[in-house]
Amino acid sequence: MSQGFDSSPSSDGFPGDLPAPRISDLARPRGPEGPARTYLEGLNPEQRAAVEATEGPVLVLAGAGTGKTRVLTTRLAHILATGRARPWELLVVTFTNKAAREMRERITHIIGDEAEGLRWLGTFHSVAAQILRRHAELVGLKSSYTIIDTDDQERLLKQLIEAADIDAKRWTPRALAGLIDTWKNRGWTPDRVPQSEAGEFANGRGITLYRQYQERLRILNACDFGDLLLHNITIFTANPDVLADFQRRFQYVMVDEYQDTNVAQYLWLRLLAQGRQNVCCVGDDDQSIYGWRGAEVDNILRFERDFPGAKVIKLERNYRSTEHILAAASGLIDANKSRLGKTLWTEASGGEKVKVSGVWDGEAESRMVADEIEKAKRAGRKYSHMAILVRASFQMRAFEERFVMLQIPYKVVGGPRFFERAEIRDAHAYLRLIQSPDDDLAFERIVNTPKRGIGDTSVQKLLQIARLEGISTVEAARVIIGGDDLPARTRTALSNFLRDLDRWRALAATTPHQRVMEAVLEESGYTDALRLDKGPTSQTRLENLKELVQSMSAFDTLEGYLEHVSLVMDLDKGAGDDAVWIMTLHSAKGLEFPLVFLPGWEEGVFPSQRSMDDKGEKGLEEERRLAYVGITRAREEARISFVANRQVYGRWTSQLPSRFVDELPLAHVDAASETGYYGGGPGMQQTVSSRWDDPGTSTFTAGSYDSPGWKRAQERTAYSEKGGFSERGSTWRSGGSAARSAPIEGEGRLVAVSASSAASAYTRGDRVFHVKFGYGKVTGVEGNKLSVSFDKAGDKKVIDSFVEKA
DNA sequence: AGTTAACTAATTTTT
DNA sequence: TTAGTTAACT
Repeated sequence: MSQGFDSSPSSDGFPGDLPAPRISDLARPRGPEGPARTYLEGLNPEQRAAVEATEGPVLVLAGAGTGKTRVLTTRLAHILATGRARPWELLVVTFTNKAAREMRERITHIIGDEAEGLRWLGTFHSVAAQILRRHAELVGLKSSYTIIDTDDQERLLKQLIEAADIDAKRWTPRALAGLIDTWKNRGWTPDRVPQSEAGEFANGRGITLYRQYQERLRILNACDFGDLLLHNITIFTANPDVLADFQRRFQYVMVDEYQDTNVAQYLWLRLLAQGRQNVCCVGDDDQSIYGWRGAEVDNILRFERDFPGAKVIKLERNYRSTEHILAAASGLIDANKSRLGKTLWTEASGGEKVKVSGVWDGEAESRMVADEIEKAKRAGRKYSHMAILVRASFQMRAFEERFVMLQIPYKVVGGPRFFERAEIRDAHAYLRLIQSPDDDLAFERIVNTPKRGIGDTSVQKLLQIARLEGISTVEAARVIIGGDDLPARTRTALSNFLRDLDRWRALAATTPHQRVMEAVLEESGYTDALRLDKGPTSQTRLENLKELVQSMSAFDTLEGYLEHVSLVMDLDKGAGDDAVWIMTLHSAKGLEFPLVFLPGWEEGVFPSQRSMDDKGEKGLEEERRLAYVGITRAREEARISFVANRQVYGRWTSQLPSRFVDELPLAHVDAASETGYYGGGPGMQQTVSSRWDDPGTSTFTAGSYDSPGWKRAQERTAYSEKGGFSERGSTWRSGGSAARSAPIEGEGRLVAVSASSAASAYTRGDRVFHVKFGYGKVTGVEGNKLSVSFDKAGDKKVIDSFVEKA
C-alpha cells in the first residue's frame, strides 16, 4: 500500500542518512526477556505488514534501498519463530549464490542454528537441481547426471551444426546456444517451440538441432542450466503425484528479485506455490535489467491474476540515499511508461546534489574521476566507499590505466569468473574424466591439452568411431590404439595418455583429491607447459591453479567438489583491502556505496545503441532502469559524466550527452561548471566550458548540460557549425589526441601530468624499475609515455615519472 | 602437427 | 583498438 498518513515522516524520526538497524542488532536479546520477537522492532509499518502477512499470496514491491532483504529474512524468521513451519518446509529462492548465502547468514543471526535446516533455500537452479536428482529417471536421466557449462554446450552444438552440414561461421554455435537458451527460458521443450520461431536459425533447422542437442545430452547423462528448470516443469506436469508431494512439502514459498524471473522460473514457481498459495514474491519493476536474458517484468503483473486476492505491499521509504539522489533517480525513471508506479521518499533532507559534468574525452574523464577520488580520499573517505559503475566493460580500461598510473588501488568486480577461466576448466576436465571415464566432453577438452601430439584429425577419427560404435570416446581410443588407423606416433601418445588416466584414477581411490589434482597437473605436463609459456598471463594462471588446489580442501569428496563448482560457480576473493570498485551497472545491482561515479552517459554508450536497435522502446526503458539502478546505488554522492569524443573500437567518435542527462530533474542536479570542480577560483573560469573549447574547433560552449548549448547541440545533432567536427556519430582518424589533451595536462594539477612537460629522459633499451611492475626494459618512447616490457608483469604503458633507471 | 599471419567481430551475464 | 579465430605455411 502506498504511504499512509500515519507513517509520514515525523520530525524526531530516524535520521535519514543512518542505515536501518541491522538484523543482527535486532536479533540480539535485549534484557532478561530474551530474544522474543525483537526481530520485529524497527520495521516500518509497510515492512511489518509484509513480514506478518504470512498466509496467502503476497507481492512486495520494494524500491531500491527500502529494506527488501531485511523484510524477506525477517519474514522467514517470523514464520519459523511462530511455529508456522519447520525450516525444511520453506522454499526460498534467489537468483545468485551470493544472495542465497547472505540470506542464510542473516537468518542465522536471527534464529541461530535452526537456519541450517533450511535445505530448500538456494538459487532457482540449485533447488531445481536437487529436485531433479530425486526424479531424474522421469526425464530419462540418471540421478548422477552432470551439469554442463556454456563451454561444453557450445562445443556440443558445434559438432551438431557441422554434422548437419551447416556453415558454422554463418550460424555460430554461440548463436544457437543463445536461441536454445531463450526457448528454454520460455519453458519450451523442442516439441513446444512454436512454428513462428522455426525460421530463426539456419533456415528453420534450429528446432531439429535443439531436438538433437537434447538427445545428445540425454545420452551423455547431462543437462545444461536451462534444463534444470525445464526438466522440473516436465516432471511436475507429467507426474501430478510428484508435484503434489512437493506442494505439500513447501508450506511457504518466498522469492527474491522477482522482477528477474523468466517464464520457466515463473511456471516452476506457480506450479509449486499453487497448492498452499502461501507465496511471497519480492521485487522491483524499476530494477528489471535482465530482460535480454529472458526476464519478464510481466510476471509481476501476472501475479495478481494467477493468485487472485493477492496482497500487494509497496515499500517506498528509502533508507539509503539522500533526498537529491533519490529525487534525481525518481525523476529519471518517471520517463518510463510501463511502470507499476512507486515513489521513493526519505526523511533525509539535504545532502549533495547529483553532479553532472561534461569533459573533452575519455582520458579527461578518467583523469577527472581519479582526481575526485584522490580528493575524496584526502578528505577522509575510504577507497572502498567509492565505486565507478559503467555500462559496458570496455569503459573500464581507461580508469584502470589511470589508477595504475596514480597508484590508486582498485578492484574490478565481475569479468571472467574464476571457475570460467580456461585453466580451471581444463583442470576440472581432468577431474571429471578421472571420476567418470565416459565423460566425452571432458575428454575432448583435454586430450591434447597440454599438447601431446594428438591433433584435430586424430580426435575427429576418435569421435567418428565413438559415434559409429555407440561407445564413449575413451573406449574408442582404446580400440584405435590397437589398430592402424592412426600414425604410430599418435597411437603412442594416446596410449600414454590413457595409461596416465588409469594411473590417476587408481591414485584417486587412495589419495585426498587435492593431492590427486596436484599430481595430475604436474604429471600431465600442464604446469610445465604453463611455466614455459612466455605469455603475460601464464603466471596468473599458475596462481589460479594453486588457488584451485587450495579451494578443493574444503570438500570431503571429489563428487562433492564437482557438484559444487557446477552450480556454485562463485569464489569470493577476499575483499578485505581498501580499493575503489570498478564494475558494470549490472553487477552493481544490490550494492551500495557512499560515493558513486557514473561515467559515459552518452547516446549510444548509455543508452546502448545495440539495446535500442534490438529492442526499441522496450530496450530504451530497460536502459533507463539501469540508469536508475546506477543512481540509487549512491548513499551520499552521485557523479555523472559524459564526454564529447570517445574512442570506440579504435575510431574516434563524437558523442552526444545521453538523453538520460536531460531527464534528470534540474532542481537536484549540479553542473560541474557551477561547482567549479576545475575552477581555479575567482577570475579563473577554467571550467568545463572552456575545456570543451580547448581543441579550438568546437562551438559547443555550454558550461553545463542545462545551458542552451548542448540542448541545441542535441537537436542539431552536431557539435560544430564552424566545421570542427562533422555530424554526430561521425568518426575521424586518431592522431591528435595527445596534442589535444596537452593544454589540460598543462594545468599541472596531477602529479603524473606535471611530469609530462619535460622531455622524457628515457630511450629504448633502458632498464627501468616500476614500484608496481618491477624491472623491465623500455621498448618505446612517446613523449612522457613509455612502453615497457616488464620481466614479470609483461608489456605495459607507463608514465615516465613512475619509473626510475635501474 | 604446430606456428604464424591475416581476418573479423565487438553490451550487459545471476546459473 | 584488441582479442580471438581461422587459413596458409613450415
